[in-house]
Amino acid sequence: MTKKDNSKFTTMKNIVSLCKRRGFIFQSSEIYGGLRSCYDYGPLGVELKKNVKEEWWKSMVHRRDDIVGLDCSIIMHPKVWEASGHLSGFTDPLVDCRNCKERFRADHAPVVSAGTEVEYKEGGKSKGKKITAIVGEQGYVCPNCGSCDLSDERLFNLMFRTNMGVVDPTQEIANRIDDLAKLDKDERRAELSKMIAKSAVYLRPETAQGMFVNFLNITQSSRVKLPFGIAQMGKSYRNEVTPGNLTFRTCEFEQMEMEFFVKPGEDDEWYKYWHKERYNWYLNLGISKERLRMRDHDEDELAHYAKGCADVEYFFPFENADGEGEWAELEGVANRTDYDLKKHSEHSGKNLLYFDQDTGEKFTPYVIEPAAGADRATLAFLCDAYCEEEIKEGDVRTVLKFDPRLAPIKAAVFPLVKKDGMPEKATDIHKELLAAGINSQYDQAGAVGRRYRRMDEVGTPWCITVDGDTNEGKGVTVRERDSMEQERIPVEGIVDYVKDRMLKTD
RNA sequence: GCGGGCGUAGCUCAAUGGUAGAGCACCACCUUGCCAAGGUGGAUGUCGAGGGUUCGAAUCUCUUCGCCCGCUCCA
Repeated sequence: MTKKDNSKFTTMKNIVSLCKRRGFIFQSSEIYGGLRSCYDYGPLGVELKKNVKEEWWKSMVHRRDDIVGLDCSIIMHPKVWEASGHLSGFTDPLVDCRNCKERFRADHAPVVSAGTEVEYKEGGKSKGKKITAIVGEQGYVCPNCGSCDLSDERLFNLMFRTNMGVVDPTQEIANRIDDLAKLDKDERRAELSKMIAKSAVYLRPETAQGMFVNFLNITQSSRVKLPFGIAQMGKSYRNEVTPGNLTFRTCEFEQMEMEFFVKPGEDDEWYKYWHKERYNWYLNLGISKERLRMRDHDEDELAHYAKGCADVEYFFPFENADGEGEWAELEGVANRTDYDLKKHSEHSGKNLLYFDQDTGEKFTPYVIEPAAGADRATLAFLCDAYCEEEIKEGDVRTVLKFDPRLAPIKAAVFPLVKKDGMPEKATDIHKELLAAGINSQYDQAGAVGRRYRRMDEVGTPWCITVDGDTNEGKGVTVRERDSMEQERIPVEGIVDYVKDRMLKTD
């Protein structure tokens, strides 16, 4: 039975329920009522995510000699965000429509010059009473209902701001509160911003800038030659307007990003290369082909600096209006051109050119960036692994068909029954697996069939059972998760058996 | 943030304003000799949180927090 056959059984509700029940993902601060958009990885979740990250690091850094690793601080110099455009670009004025309650971006609204008479329906409903009004100074109308009854434009900063230093900015604000009260609203806000900005720092909204600002350090310390890449995994933070779908969209999230520097002119070729490479990474780790696709961005969808961009998308079992699931982005592969290095060169005044020893040329490299979400990848592997299989009439088992490399627990050891020295023998084997660095679990509770099912539910690939023949030198049985078939192998060969099977990647 | 739906045991869900329940899961012992639902016993809830109405609130009401769906944004 393939995973695809079971897709109709999977809903996000089942995944969330399993995650909580078995300790993959919990809501943050749950005993206090939970915190919006924040989640904790439980004992099994942390193993799964760690395995995903490890596979990414191996494929990006350890198995290649043209990419080096990096781990930057989350808080960086505020000028980094000025240069990258995040400080301004993350600040979009939003407007609420008082008529239909829609919120929209002022710069995306239909332009209607002030003084023009417009008609729209009350409440934005087609049956609503007709209203005629004159457009005010704002010079645009609601994109949803056409109303000009709008709130002021308001700023929403999408970066997390905090302050560094022992003196809190509220002290200065308190000292100057009387002066501030005399100013008008805009002036007051500008003054306050100035006071806060003195000590303001930001949590990074992406890890990428760390690679760009360390470009010089790395070229000078690591003897790298074009084309080469810098890879980094780590937490990033964004005030998302609408988080949701478990760990898919959260304000705190972990990225796996790599900036690949190439000679201008060779960028298209490398873009295609990473396009393919990144798609295959997911497939190789067992994601169903039917639920994975590459989607090229339309021209108008591209960021202003990007020459090309494609998303690796997974068909998640999110419940939407159609009730059918939804294609959603796991990773973006973008050609960022020389935009970032040039911007940082301008703002820092440092020379970030690459000197080609062979040709004697100096130029700013182009950058191809595969930027993946570690939490999203983890969630995709979890959703894709989830199956409910009908073994026989009325007997359904829940099984997570993880690739063994990703499985949180690699092997479980059981005594067939709790007597005749079987628990002791099984414990010895379990300890031997642990000593070999294989994450193993021992279980003797209940019937053996139930123990197999328990392990199916958390995706353990192999269950090793000690039976009456084991002590007669006839070895143990190994039961394979997906096929449920068993084979008998010698006790001495168990560690090697598990190790061999884990290395098998196809 | 706005609109709609929802919050009861670990999970799925019951319970006319009148003593909080079931199934599964869990723990112990027995049984079990290779694929869940066998026997006996056991633990479990400030009914999401905080106010209000009432003799009495899981139930009515207000506020708040969280989740799901739509709008918007993105890895």
